[in-house]
Amino acid sequence: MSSPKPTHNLPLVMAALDNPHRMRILAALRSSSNYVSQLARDLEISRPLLIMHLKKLEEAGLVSSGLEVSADGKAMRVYQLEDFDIRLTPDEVARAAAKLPKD
Amino acid sequence: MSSPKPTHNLPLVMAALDNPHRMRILAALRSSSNYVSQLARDLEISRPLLIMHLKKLEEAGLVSSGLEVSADGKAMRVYQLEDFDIRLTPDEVARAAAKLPKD
DNA sequence: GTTATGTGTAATAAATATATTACATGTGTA
DNA sequence: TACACATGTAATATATTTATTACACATAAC
Repeated sequence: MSSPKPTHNLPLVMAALDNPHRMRILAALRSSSNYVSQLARDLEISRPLLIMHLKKLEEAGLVSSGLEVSADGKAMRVYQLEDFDIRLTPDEVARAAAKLPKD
Repeated sequence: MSSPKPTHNLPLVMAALDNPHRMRILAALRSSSNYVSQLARDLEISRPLLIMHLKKLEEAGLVSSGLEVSADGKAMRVYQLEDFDIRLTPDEVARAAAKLPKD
């Protein structure tokens, strides 16, 4: 079966990718879907900051998350990469622009 | 001959597209390459603001510009759309992330 | 009980991006 | 000369985004 092609919201995707931390987060999530505290250590950024960035990535549909319970009983929020494939062309941008709020 | 595929700088492109005005500017430039003052009237934004946005689009390689002399002798800066086609995938993002300055 | 781990959020500070206003120049025409 | 229309920039104000700090709560292990 083909991967479902969720119709991405271009403005949200652009906003999400317009940041070096968030690009690195996506890169890190390719190999391992990790829980937040571990990711924060790997990327060497604070957990509240990481959470803020993950939220934007999730709102854009580029990652998803869920709660898991670890072996020792702790609730952990685990993020995983969505396998997106988005094409940027003048027409695609124009299509998105047409959907923008009038003013 | 095939269209030259300029290797776009992903961070610059993302920054450029992360703005509703700039998306509308690209949409407008599809049909007509216009000069700045005309574009400003069409899009109903101030000329200095438009210039700022066009600068970002040009730095990202999404538009280009040149000076032309109109029939009545005025110098006009005319912008035209670059025919970009950029693919956004986790791997492409990771590739760009790897090139980011260390810190 | 204290320590170490995880979760989550709120308040604030700092840095960037966006937008406006004002002014400068030059050309052609009435 | 004054007007209309083009270019360009600098200074400033406003808004948004990013980042930090300080909390709160829960579970397991010592």
